[in-house]
Amino acid sequence: MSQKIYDGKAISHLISNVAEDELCDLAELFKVFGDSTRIKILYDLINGEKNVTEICADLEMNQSAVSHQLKLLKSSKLIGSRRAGKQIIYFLADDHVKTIIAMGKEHIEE
Amino acid sequence: MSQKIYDGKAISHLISNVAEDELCDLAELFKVFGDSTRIKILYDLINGEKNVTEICADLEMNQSAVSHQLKLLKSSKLIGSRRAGKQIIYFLADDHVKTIIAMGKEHIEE
DNA sequence: TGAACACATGAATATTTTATCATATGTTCA
DNA sequence: TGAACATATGATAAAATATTCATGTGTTCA
Repeated sequence: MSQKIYDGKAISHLISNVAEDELCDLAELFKVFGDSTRIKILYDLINGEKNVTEICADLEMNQSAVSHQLKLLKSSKLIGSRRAGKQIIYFLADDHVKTIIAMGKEHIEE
Repeated sequence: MSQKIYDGKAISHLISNVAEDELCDLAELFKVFGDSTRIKILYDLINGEKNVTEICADLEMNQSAVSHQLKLLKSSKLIGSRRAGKQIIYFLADDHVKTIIAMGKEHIEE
């Protein structure tokens, strides 16, 4: 909103409104990764696409809970899906997911 | 727990218990980035260390809320602190924070 | 067509998380 | 020492989120 005078130069406020929106989007993105069910799903899909039943089996979780999280992951554009007969096949939307997870693992293992 | 036989090879369950713990740790890490207040603090500190009052001013948030989040960030080892007289100065613990944020930004801007 | 299967979804509940309020702790300096 | 300042913290209230349950929708196949 206002500006600060610092070292003789007018600099915009560190977190201007535009940056603030960007940071909120970032938080939204990380929030998606910040749930163990969702990250397990993402990790599960690294090995290739799977249908809902397979994912439920891998996570040992009930179908409804998994479907709800799949929906959230899809609306976040992290996964995509296609129908194959009775089944819906889910897959990672792009390589960013792998990169971000790898990044996090690296941090943890430091 | 059990193993699956796939393509003639015994492979451990995709999400074995050990991997499961690792994934939960990962979720914990991302959860920290997944809050707008915390990510604003982290972003604020990219420009250099700051005391609590400065951070509060930058975020336009009350001191108690900020302190609570600082505590969480510190317990997650993402920031460190030192005392300087009456003030406590906070700073990013390492470069991973910058990298992870950059990573996320890249994904968003795709 | 209708039964069986695979998945989605709305509502309710349970759980977790965040901000606020009041107050406590630690430091400086007159 | 004690007042003023900077920060931390416990408790509580408020908000957001996840899971469960019941049920709905879409597809296959006999």
